[in-house]
Amino acid sequence: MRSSDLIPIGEVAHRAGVAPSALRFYEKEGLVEAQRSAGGQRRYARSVLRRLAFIRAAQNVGLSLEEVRDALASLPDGRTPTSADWARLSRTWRTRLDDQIAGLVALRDGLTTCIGCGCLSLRRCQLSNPDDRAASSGAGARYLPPSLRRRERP
Amino acid sequence: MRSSDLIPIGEVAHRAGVAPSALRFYEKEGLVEAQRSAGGQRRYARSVLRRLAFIRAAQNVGLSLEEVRDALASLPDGRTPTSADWARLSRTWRTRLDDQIAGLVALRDGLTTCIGCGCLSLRRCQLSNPDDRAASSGAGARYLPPSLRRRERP
DNA sequence: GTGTAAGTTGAAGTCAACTTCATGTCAAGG
DNA sequence: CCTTGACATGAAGTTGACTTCAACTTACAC
Repeated sequence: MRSSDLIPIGEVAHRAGVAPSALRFYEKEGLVEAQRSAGGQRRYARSVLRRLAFIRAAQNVGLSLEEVRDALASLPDGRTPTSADWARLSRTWRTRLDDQIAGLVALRDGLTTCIGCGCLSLRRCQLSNPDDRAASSGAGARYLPPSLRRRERP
Repeated sequence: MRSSDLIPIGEVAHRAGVAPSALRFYEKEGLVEAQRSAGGQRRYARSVLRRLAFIRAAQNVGLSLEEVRDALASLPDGRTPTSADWARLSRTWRTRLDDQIAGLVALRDGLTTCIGCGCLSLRRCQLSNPDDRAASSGAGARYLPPSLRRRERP
């Protein structure tokens, strides 16, 4: 092989579609590893590309990096997922996606109802239902996610 | 009426399902207003409850507070929405929800495919598609939202 | 009149996932 | 050998939506 099989950070970044700074960050967070060149520069094995794709996929499903780390750690011997591992994780993610979709659909349908009835009071409005998050938890930004908000009053 | 019609922050917070600190924050951000008692404490008109419900609804649809502010400002004379205004905004939100749902469904279906083919390379995996966000934009937290991630390569 | 719950303010902290910056080192072509 | 571009590091900044804190002040029931 022409190129020695160990890829410098810039190329990995480019091929994986992430910034080099993100790669350093992931390393610090224990999500990926890298060897070093004689001079101390990062050199990645090709397998890191797959791992990065995995990370991205998980993020697309709405997982946090912490959850991704757990998922990766849950793999038998800490390697990149095998076909079976992938299938198992996929099943989990599918459930998650199903839930998220169901939540949004409920919201949308509630919206339709609202349009129909012109309900402005929103007291029992599907879109608004209060009394749940008063003591939600913690600070930080918060759009939909964890997991698409909108608790059903459990 | 027994209670003077002007509600203190604690009660508004409780009834709206948000923390008092959030109400102060919203005020600072120009999302809600309050009168003051002789001693300088906030006293809210009942209509603020509706406004807060509106804000919560918008957030559930995935709008940022800035967008909410714009939406509220876009109302004819800066009041709480009338039935017609509500309908108009609802239409916008519905579109947004439709998009979000479509995105998640695409993701889920891609997942199913992956389970079937056991595609570990993820090169063309629906869940992973790289080469889009390399130069995404800015810092800050980032789960799914704006608007459920996962650009389709426009 | 007094105790206490509830309210006030401005500044600073939090969380996630990175990015940006300053300062300095490495690698490779010419 | 030298220049240029990629890389390294640690600290600090960014974004959004709030929360927490310290130090007081009000409101109201008894």
